[in-house]
Amino acid sequence: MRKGENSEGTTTVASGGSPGTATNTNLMGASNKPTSLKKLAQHLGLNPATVSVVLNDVPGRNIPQATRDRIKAAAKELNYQPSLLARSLRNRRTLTIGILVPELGDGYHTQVMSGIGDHLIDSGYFYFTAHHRHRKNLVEEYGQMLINRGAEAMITIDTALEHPYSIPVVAVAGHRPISGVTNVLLDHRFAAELTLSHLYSLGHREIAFMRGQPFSSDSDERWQHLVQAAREIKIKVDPDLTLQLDRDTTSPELGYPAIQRLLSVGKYFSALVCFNDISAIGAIRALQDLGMNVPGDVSVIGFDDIRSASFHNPRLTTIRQPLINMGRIAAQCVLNRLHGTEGYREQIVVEPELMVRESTGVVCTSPSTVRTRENKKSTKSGDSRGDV
Amino acid sequence: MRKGENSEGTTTVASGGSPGTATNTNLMGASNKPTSLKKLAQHLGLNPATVSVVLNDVPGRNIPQATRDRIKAAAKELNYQPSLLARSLRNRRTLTIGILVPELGDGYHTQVMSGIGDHLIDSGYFYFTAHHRHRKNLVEEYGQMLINRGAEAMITIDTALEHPYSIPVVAVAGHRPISGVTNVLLDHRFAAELTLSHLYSLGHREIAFMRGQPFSSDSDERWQHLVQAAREIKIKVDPDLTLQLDRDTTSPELGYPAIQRLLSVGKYFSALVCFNDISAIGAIRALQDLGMNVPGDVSVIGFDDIRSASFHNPRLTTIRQPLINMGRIAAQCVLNRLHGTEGYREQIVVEPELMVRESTGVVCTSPSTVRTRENKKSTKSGDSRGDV
DNA sequence: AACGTTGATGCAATCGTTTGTCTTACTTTC
DNA sequence: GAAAGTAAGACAAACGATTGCATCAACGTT
Repeated sequence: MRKGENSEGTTTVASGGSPGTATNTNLMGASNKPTSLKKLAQHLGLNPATVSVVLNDVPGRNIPQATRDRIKAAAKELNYQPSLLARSLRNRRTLTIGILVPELGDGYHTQVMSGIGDHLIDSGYFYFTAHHRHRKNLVEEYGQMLINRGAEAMITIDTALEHPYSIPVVAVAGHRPISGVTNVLLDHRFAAELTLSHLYSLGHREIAFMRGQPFSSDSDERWQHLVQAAREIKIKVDPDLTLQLDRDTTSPELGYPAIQRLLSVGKYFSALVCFNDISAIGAIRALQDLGMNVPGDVSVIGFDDIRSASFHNPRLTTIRQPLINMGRIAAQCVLNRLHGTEGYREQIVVEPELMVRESTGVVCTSPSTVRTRENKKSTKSGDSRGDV
Repeated sequence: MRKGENSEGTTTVASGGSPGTATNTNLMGASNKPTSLKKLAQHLGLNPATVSVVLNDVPGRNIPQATRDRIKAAAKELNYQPSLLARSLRNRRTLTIGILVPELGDGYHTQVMSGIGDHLIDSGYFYFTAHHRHRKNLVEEYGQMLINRGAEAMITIDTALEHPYSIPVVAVAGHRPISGVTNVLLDHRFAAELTLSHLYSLGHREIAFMRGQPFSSDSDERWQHLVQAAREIKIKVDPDLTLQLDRDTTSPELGYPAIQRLLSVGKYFSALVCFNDISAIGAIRALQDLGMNVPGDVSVIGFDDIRSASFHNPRLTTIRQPLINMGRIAAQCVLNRLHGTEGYREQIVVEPELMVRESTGVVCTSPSTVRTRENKKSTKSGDSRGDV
């Protein structure tokens, strides 16, 4: 609205005589340099310090209201915007958090990011993001970079940290105990119980398992607890029915070849526990492409409860991680530690929830009719998955 | 390693008498303050300037190799990390880009973000992200905030900008022409052609349409071109078969109630053009829940080609936006403008691609037998879910 | 022996703020 | 009328780096 007036103001003042060649090509009619405190003070015939004091409402200083008004008016008129860079340097506060994440643009991480971002921005903080693709050297490098850029604290998601840091760190789904790092993690024991008791109650005894990629920090933990829960509930974990994800992708592609491998073994199973929803979706697709019905022939259970899980076809039965909330908790924790509201906690555990939907069902009563080797062999050919 | 020595150093020097209570609780044994240039220089018995010159390999200065080595060794030993904050202040270069986005954690935006982030980080830049939930005041506020924090340029995604900015801006899917803003946008005319000619060639004539939410910057453009393409191809756009999305969500929920409304009208249609994949998934779900088969009874086409599109069931036929690439292009463009490699361009157009998958099929020949047009995907409606 | 050259650094200003301490002048108060 | 108090700001020193210029010694030159 006040743009016209504004630019008039700037042309009057900002005539520092600088050539500013590069900037000129970048923009059309905008002012070249933002008004600095010094220029503003000069314009007012006052000292920068005084102006700063007024603009920041520093208590305990007595400046007459008239001057205050005059300063504030001029600030508005010249559109003074303090350089947060300079302020940060001086105050040693950047109001910035660094976020370290393996990958952008993936369901699991972005949900957490969303929770973090919400909370942080609402609290007046900004954040730097960097993604390391699970490469150790990048974790190190970017972590350092975030600190150099003034991050007051760091939040990591699914990232393997190697050592303590000089700033508060909160790790979502990080499992190593590191001094100074608060781990926000899921109760994986409970998750495993939920998973298996659900399948057990539906009559499943022959269950195939999918292990996560070694570089994903949840993989191990989740697997250990599944094995343990299986033992307790007396379900056999058959190595032939255990497959290991390895590809570093966040596309459902992930689960697809795994299933092909699994079926090539030829052992019967009535249920499949997937590492996450993404791989579950890929697995279901693979099963269907091979002529099987989910959950008719095989029950499939996922993990995470990403957005599309409840709208997939069949709707995914899954173990829900409160992802957004975990992000929020992580952000809250980091801020609390920063403000001293809360001391350092080694970990914060959140509870999973079983979401029963359509991809799991009672085990088929007559196993022989459902799954035969012929079935598998015959359908295997002729599928057109070129577009995947 | 040299932590002990380091902290000795700090106690000696930084004994400003500050209580430092908050920091103490934050970390365990790490050094309190990072080594500054001054301390490093002092340690070496040199002037900070000299150290700086050596560490930055400033050309045209003659410092003997011996000193250079000594400095570099000390820097490594004391783990000197320059404060990018201070450097930025002095050099007026922050190597930081601001990103403005409506929402975190959504398929469409995150894909673009991913492309941007990749390119930016690879080029040595970092970025601030802020999300505004399509609220005008937040767009304004955060945009300003990004600049105040030293963003050298800005990339926006699906964000309605209101005025020119003092820094280079690249808008992905922004449609208003604003001076100084480069728009990266899809060829919506071609997209509309692809959409309708595909459906037309499958025999569809009665087509239902979904309009995007008014706050999404693509909505209008996409709609205009659909209407025009429909006119050219002689397909009627029936207001009764046109529905308007309004809810501000990125969940498939989006499309669900819309379909219910559409069906309540009771008019026949054989195909549905959705605003995007998310809403298409919701729509398919709604159709299926109401006993219809996709594509048997209704062909559904989406837009975007998000990750899960190709793994949905049925696999989504959709118009692909090269999202990651658009992000990459935006980042490249912003960097080019920053470096002066490339002048200001008003827009960059990218081409869509029709991805024919399973959610569209030939129109049913006899309307009364719609439901009988069962094909290979017969398992969907008649599965064993009822038993559970 | 005076002078330029070069080699090796030191100095100081600067980026834009903030903040503790001074100054100056003007009121009070006794 | 002098001591004391206070109002209204000015000053200057940071924060941590960069950079043009100054310095100072040693050395070679004529």
